[in-house]
Amino acid sequence: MNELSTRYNHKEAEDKWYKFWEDKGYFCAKPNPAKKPFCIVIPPPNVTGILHMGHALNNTIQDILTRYHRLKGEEALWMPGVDHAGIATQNVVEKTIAKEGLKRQDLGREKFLEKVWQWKEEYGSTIIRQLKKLGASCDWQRMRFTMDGEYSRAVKEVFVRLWNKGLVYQDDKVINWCPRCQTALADEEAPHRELAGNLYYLKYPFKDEPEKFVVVATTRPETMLGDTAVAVNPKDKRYKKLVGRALTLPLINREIKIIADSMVDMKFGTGAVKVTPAHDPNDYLLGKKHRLDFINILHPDGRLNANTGEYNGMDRFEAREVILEDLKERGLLEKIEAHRLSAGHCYRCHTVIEPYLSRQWFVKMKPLAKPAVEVVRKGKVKFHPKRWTKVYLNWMENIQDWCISRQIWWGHRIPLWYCLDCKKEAVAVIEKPDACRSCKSTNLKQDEDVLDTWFSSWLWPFATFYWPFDSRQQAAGSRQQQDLEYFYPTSILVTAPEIIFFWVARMIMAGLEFMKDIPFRDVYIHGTVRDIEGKKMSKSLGNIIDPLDIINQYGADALRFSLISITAQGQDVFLSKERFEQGRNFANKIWNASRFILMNLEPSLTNADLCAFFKKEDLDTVNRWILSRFYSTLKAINNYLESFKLNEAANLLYAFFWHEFCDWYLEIVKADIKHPHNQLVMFKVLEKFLRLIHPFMPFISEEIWQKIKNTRMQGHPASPAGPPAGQAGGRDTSIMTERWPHLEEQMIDKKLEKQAESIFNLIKEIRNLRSLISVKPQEKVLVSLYPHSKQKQQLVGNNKDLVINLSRLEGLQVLDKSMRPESTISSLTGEIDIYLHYSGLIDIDNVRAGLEKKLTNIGNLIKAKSGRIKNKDFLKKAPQGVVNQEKEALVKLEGEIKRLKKMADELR
RNA sequence: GGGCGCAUGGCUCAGUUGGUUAGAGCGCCACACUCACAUUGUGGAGAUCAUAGGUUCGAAUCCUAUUGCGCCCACCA
Repeated sequence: MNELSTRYNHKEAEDKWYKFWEDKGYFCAKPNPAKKPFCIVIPPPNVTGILHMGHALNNTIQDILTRYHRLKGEEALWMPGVDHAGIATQNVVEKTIAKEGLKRQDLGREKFLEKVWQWKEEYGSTIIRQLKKLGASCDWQRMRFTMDGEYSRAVKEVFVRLWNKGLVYQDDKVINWCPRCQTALADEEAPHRELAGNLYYLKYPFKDEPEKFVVVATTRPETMLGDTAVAVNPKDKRYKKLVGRALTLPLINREIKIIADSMVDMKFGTGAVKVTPAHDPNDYLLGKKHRLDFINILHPDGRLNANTGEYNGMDRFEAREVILEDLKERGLLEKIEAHRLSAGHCYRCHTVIEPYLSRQWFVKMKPLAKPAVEVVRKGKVKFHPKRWTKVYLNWMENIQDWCISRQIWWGHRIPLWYCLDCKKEAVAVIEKPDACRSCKSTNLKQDEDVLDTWFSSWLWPFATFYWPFDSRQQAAGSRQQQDLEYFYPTSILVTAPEIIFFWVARMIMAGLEFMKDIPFRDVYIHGTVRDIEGKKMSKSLGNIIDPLDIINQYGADALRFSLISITAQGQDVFLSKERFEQGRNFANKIWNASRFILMNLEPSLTNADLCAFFKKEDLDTVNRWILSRFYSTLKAINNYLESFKLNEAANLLYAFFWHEFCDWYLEIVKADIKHPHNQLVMFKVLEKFLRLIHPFMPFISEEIWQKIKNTRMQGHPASPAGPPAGQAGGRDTSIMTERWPHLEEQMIDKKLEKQAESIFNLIKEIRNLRSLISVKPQEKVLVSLYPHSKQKQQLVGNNKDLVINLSRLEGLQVLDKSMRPESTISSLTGEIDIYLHYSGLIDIDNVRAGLEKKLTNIGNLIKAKSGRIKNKDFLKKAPQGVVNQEKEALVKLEGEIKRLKKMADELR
């Protein structure tokens, strides 16, 4: 270890150890009845995906949990996979063929799909490679893709089951239509965004009195071409008499009637609303109710169609301008008001969606939602943080039917077959039927549409295990079935809030419907990664921090640690590049401390010595102290990890290792580094710490652990647990196959920790005095102490050398009475009076200023405390412990201020 | 229009069930590379915990209202 660099080189370590883990199969999990199962299914990234900070955070959390449970001795499976992402992927491939001047229609369905598969083979594993860079310990042999054969079977099976249950139906409805992607979208896929727009007031003349008008207000004037009525509120006095009268729809001169409906808001616009039943969900309802005509005015690509006469072929937004011009010319545009409106946008291409009347397939959701509400209500599935429960329940209780058909090609084609001869109703079957059931015709045709991508993702927690197990798969099936039985329900799902409706809710419904059990017990919802100004990271804003850059520059461990340490449970994460220095510095600190320890480890010490069982009583104070602190820390870490407070765990590990183990413990034992106790304990604490930090920083922990193994352990692990069964030790062993340290409660000694703290405070005070009169760091000084009590006197006596070393003294004198020696400055705030001897001139003003400050501070405290203690209610109502605490504190403070005042007098 | 989250030192955030002198990282100031680490060490400065009420012996923490920022949901043309 001597020859090792003073800096940790992450580039060398990371790829090497990742390959090692993968080659040895350490990520693989299989059912083991002797072990508790732990399972996470990855939120499958899109096959088009490129790792961004959101992924980095999401997957770091999952990896920490997986590695933690693996170390705990559970059979931990992190199931990896990729989502075929129908619309997104089709868009990407369409763009690539567009470079050759081709549209997908030019190629035809089959050829185009070939292209998509080609694209997938070539680029589809990018994100997987990137996840490996991050250190993700997924069982890659179980890699799944939502378009895999078996997976597709599961999707079809589910469709057929729902069909047979009568939960799938076809209907004409006004749905969200993306004119760019040219497909229907579910409501969740068309989020509303605010837009700056206008409210246009249009005049519709009466048929029999063309010089008079009804004025309607609209934000989408082009839709007037599809109007089939004007509606008013029946209570509206302004219009009461006009109900039933006929108007002439301008530009295309269609006769439309004025109808009355209570749905109309009298206060909005003019109180009269144009009704476009084919292009507005509300108008659609009105149309149904009042038996109006439904006139579709759009081509699928957003251009106006033949129903619009001379506007046929114009783009919708272009048409808007022309129509407004034409209306203006005719004097039919009354006014234009600025108006903020919100409109649905395609979640894949951000195009403004059009409400569009079309025939689509839907799933009835109410029956599926009911049990899914129950399990969350009853706490069988728990959200972390809790507040998401309400969001989930609220959505589930108001759930709408799910539009599942998509007019794209890349995806699971709907397994519905139509007979082209008898044209009786469709059959839903997994395999293409040989012949029509009614007329025996073989002239069958499959539905052209594919299913919503989320219609496959919602099966993820069990379809990844090859569910359903049919006879064809029997041979392999029995093993796969065991897998599913062992790992399902999975343990925890880790995801972002925007996915709750798309995915989490639907997985719960699917799990209950098809597996008769919940898919996971816990749902961890983490925050969104934002830039330092709180903006979402996005390409268009140019504020992206690329995780791969960070890995390259600072290391994967640094990325992981920094991300986690600032991710408070469920809060958004604000990032700047500098944040990652913290993780890098920590890795370097771990590296150098390890280097120091290995460099100083006595070669004659045998492995048996290092692994020896020792009694607490045999050890000296410092070693007992650090062990107590280690186990105190472990106890807290265990609690934090079990309650998913990963940031707290990370920060505690940081503080323990850096500020206690390095800053105090190693500095102390340095003086007597060859002492067997020190040798033993520094080694043990380091080795155990590495296991604790491993889930957070897998690479550096392995790198150092391997160095330890090679130099010290020769294949005999230092852990008392010994090597896992089947492991011969030696070359193959890894920190990954070690065990999480066992919590040795008896090693925790809070009294000792307090004592150590008071010695450290003493040292800090002395250092402070040194700096107050600018004593150079290398200069040694003489100090006299007066401990107020026997215990403190003893404590000081026992730790004399330690104090001398760490505060660089030439001598330490313990006084037997309270008096200030000549030529000293003092600190009198603790239970030990401290006098620092000086020679020559010192800056007395500096000392005086420090003293003044202390005096005011303590004065204020005394005021507050004596006020409290004089308060009768406090004495009566506060718990006795608190009262005593306050009284003792006050006595102490009064003593302090007395001594300080005396000192201030002497300084004058 | 409903719902949620957040307001704590210059910046980014912690702060468990209300209870000593409110913590950390970064930044800042001073000093220090003979001793594992300058991606370091030592010491220091810096906060009336958004505002106003209330509950309580006691509030950063609980309640109410207000202000500001962010997010989600909703059919207001």
